[in-house]
Amino acid sequence: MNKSVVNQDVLTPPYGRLRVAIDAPLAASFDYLAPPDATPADIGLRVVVPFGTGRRVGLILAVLSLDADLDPDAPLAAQLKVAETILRDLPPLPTDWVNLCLFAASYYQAAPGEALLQAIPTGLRKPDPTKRRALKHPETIVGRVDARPVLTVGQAAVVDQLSARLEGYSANLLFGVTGSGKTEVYLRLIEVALARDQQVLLLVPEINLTPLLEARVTRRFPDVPVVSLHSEVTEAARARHFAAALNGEARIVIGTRLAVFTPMPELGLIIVDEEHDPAYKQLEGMRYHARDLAVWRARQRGVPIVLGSATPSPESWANVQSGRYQRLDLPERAYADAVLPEITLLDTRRLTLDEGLSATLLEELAQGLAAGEQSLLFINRRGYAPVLTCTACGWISNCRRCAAHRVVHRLDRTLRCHHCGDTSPIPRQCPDCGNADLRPVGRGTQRVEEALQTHFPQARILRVDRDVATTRKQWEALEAQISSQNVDILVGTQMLAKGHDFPALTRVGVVGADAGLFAADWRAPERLFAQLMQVAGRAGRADRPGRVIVQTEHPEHPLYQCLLRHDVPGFLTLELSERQRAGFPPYAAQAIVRAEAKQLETVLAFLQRIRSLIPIDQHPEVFIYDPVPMRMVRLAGRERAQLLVESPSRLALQAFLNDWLPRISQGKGTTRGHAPGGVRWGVEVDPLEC
DNA sequence: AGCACGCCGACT
DNA sequence: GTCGGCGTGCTC
Repeated sequence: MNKSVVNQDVLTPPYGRLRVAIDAPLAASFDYLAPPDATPADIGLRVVVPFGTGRRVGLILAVLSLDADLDPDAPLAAQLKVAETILRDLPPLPTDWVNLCLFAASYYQAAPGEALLQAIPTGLRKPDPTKRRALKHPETIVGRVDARPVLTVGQAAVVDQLSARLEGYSANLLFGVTGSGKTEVYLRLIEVALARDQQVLLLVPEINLTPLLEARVTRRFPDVPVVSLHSEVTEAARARHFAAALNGEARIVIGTRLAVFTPMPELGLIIVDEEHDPAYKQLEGMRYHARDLAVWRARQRGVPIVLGSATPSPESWANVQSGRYQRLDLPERAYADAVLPEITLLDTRRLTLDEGLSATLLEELAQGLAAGEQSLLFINRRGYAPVLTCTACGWISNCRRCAAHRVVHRLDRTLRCHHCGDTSPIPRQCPDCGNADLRPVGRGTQRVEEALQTHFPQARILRVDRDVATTRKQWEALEAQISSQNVDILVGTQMLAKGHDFPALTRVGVVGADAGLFAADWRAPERLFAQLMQVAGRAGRADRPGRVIVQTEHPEHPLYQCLLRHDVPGFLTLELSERQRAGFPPYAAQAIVRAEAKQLETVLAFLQRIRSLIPIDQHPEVFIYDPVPMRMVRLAGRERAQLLVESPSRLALQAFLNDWLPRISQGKGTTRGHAPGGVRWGVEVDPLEC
């Protein structure tokens, strides 16, 4: 029996012992002597406790009588420190919330305390009362009110089906092309849930998308308290919003992946928008997947979940095929007379290109200019050129600290590593041979922007990538500029694929997408397909037909053929059959141990050693691969390698990890840490990259 | 993970 | 002669 499980037994006084979860990658819990005001009703409250040399805010998992504790491993009463203060500014965190965090901890191999406390905003985790956030009411947004639009036939059918399923758990994949009006379906379902006095959790993949959705939700439900939770909400506001969700004041919570951990006692509906988006995967600390946890949470709470996407993840598609999810289609675009954009694959193998641009694409852009319509050129590579080389000796602009090239940035005349950030001025001559003729090879957004400016000197060209839109404010300013139609041609990365609709946009060009077809990462095609579908869907909204030109040297590739026909199911079927053949997820469960140190040999030796820590015949269903260097071996001066573990059974993989990982950390309960030779290591369950 | 203790190099 | 490097050990 896991001793961190919440004990709800009614106990007889005195309640001498508090079992407390602490934010440390250590034991499941720590015991303290209870202050006199403790009662069994305090389970789920925060408590200030002395810990090591300092003080921490922990979470009360159980209130036990001092010596009635039957746990033989429990520390003796004499060894216990006294808990300082039980914090009563918030209601107790509910059992289902605690269980969600504990499930996440066990599934993703984190310490229970780590999972529980990371789910509480830092503003509510300060031991010092003056630094703790005073809780006020969340701010309410007042604005104009949106009327409900008339639903299309498709929307109405889907809303009807889903409305009938709002009682009890159901997992629903809402599959609808860009512009089919998924958001309106969400709003109708929210309306039904609100009418039933239920709270609604709405997850979005990116911060960029929250203000847009928040505005739409508050305009539709002007009297309903809505709060947002994501990393750009200030510490104080996050504490307020968390508290408002917990005490039931907030009825709708909109947020990014971290919001999946919002306590919501009256939760009645979960919506995950753009469910395929890899941004739902947390890549630091406990590496959870918010969509997967949301599904678990919905089942635990017995409430429906709606996963929306125009390009569902193969994982979710497989869940539809196995009957675990119900599929609902929104086939048509919301505007009756709008049609799907016409996609052309332009074979560039025999063409002479000008800075990567074909005459056909340039002509298309010229037509757009003449018609006074907006065009978008998608190139998923920022900077001027991905590499600088010496024409005489072959020197290339490698990063000193990473196994990667440094990228030429024209505007500030620098070479920049996109992985570690290392930046220095572009050398005037070759550092090796002194030759002055250095050549930028390949193209990024800056170079394409420059080329277009030369071609169309009269055009208003705007580049949108992470270099010009670093903050959300900058991005919003750019969006406003685009929407005001002061821009003729947009050049940009995947940033442009999301956010506001650009109504004047009728033409989309795609350049340099082929790289995603044959990448070593087997998930690259699915990401590319989703991006291309999304960016193609930007063309021709409202009543203007859109035109999309994809420049490629592989027009026959199945991915492009599916794109051409807007055949998402076809693509997913292909992708899944390949995964099944190769034994990849979702037909296998994976976990990965990654390690890094100054020397690659040290890392590989460490991985080889931990690989032998467990007799493989004890886990016949689990396969452990050989340690291999990571695709990008060196990052910021450290050499990295990894060990992949795979099993056809999730359960078998979990059992294996529970047996294996404690051996690595010598029973200390840590699933990441330090090893001799300066090795740092950590585990990831269900990695998105391996 | 923090944080303290603990023994070996280049600085006020 | 000290500030500080990070190795290792502990947290109820």
